[in-house]
Amino acid sequence: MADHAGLLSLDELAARFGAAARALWPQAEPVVQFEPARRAEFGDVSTNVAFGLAKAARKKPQEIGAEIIARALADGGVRATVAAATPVAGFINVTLVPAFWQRVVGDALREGPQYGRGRPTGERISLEFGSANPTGPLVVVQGRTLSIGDTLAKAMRHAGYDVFTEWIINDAGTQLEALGRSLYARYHQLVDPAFAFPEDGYPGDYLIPVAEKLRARDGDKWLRVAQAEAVPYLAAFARDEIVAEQQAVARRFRVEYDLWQSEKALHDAGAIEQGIERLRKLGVLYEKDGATWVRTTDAGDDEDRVVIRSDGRPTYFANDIAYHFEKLQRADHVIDFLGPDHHGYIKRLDALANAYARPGAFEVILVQQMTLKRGDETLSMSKRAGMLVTLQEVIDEVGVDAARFFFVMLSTDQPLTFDLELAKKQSNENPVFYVQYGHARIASVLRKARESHPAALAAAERGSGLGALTDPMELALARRLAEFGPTVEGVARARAPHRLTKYAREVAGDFHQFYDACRVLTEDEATTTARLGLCIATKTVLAATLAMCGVSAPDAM
RNA sequence: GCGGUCGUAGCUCAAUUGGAUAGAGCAACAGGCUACGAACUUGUAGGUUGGGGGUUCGAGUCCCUCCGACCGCGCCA
Repeated sequence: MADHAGLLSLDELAARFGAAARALWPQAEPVVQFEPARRAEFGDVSTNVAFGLAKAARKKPQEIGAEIIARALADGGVRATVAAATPVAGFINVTLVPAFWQRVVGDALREGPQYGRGRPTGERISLEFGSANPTGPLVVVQGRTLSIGDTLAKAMRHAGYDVFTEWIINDAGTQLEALGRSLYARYHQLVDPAFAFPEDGYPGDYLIPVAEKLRARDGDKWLRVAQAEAVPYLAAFARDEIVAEQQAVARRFRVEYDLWQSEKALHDAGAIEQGIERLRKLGVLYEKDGATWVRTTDAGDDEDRVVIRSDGRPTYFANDIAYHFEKLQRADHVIDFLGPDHHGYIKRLDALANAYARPGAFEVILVQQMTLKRGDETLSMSKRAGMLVTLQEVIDEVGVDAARFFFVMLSTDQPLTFDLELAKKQSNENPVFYVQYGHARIASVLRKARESHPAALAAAERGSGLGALTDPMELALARRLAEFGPTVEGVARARAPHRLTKYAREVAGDFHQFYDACRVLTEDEATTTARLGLCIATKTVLAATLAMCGVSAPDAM
């Protein structure tokens, strides 16, 4: 093990610089944060703290930077950690000693998949995403939300949050009745092809195998039962079949949930009435025109919303009230993924959070619309129209790896046009292969090392000999590995999973450059050991990043 | 009409939430393998960040206004 006596962590270093700044200008209460330098010529890390002090100090940021540096360098720990610190254009640019980056590699080797994990925040987060009506198969559009939600959940867990993922099965509405009538028709059509299909039914082929399964179980029984009587049973049967299929596809897409919540189950348990009663006691309900309203305008909504219709039936919003209160029981903070067509919901949820005296407890992440193309042709995605492109088809056509990487790659507020033609044809152009290739390349080197340099490989796995890492390419790669933790933390805090795919590409890019410039397996045992250590650490970080994205990390391809 | 989201290189997208000369990939052009995987790499070219105004040391980011795209505006779900 290298000797790291006196070497500070980046946080400690920032604290020392902050102390120096506070000693000079205590009334301004400056706080120093280091971020990776934008350009190599700016050193390793930099801080813009001097800009904030310019007014109070009545000096140019440049001079302030110089004074802070001089003061900070009086500290022995700072001197041991910093190779160079210079004020440039108001920024303080810092280059760290090689030992700092060697330690990063050692940390990654020692911690493995746990590398970069944040301390537990103690905050419980509920994350709901992907939820769909149980009236048909998952469609490609849901692939985007599934990918983004699952990746955010994994990143937040790694960053230290206590995350609970859920899916709401929308099985309490009138569409279940239409589903039941649709299955009734499909079932009859098995013996009478002329049997009329309901106009408002779900016309896709996917109900035919469901009908066959029902017939295999119950025989001709439902042929002799009137539709009105049969529909509730058939609807439940179809619901179960379709949800099971949705769960299977989600799992194939590598997305697991902690809870699949049936809305009907909430209904049956009386959650709606309890939810309304609760709001009534909180004083945010009132009666008008025979209906019951929630005062959502208090939270800035355009108008108040009805929860109980004048005929006594609850609205959809009433379901939401019940479910969101339920979620609030198991989480401190509740996040919903919604399409842009539901942005009007934000104010309503704000109103609920305010009523519960938990302002800000509900957060909505809007994922912008996705449109489908096949070449020049824009595809309709209406289930009613019956021409849907399922998520399963996309999995079959482009594969889970390419699809998930592609879906996570875009920021949530960027509308996405998914061209099936392009996705297939371009699969070799999808950056996911670039990243996976990096991982496979490392695996290949390690396989070779096992034969040619077994002693060096064993030493590298123990984290020995990293002191030999001094080449700029080696240090650049190590610096990138050090960004893993902060990147994941940023993904969690900013709800920006797309930064993970960007990071994965940067790690792979830095590795490819290192690999091009530095031969790993050499005659020099010390060099070989150090570089093998760097390779193993890189492989670990790449694998962890890809895992968060739901993408496999192959050892060969 | 009111409200929301968005507009960045030929194309697809970033920009660490107000910081340095706005960065990547693809496409284009010119180079690099008798050593660990060339699905790689080096370089060149490509921009009035939709237009205009404002706020300040500093704006792609914040405010106003116009243009354009998408989406909402039910006692539907």
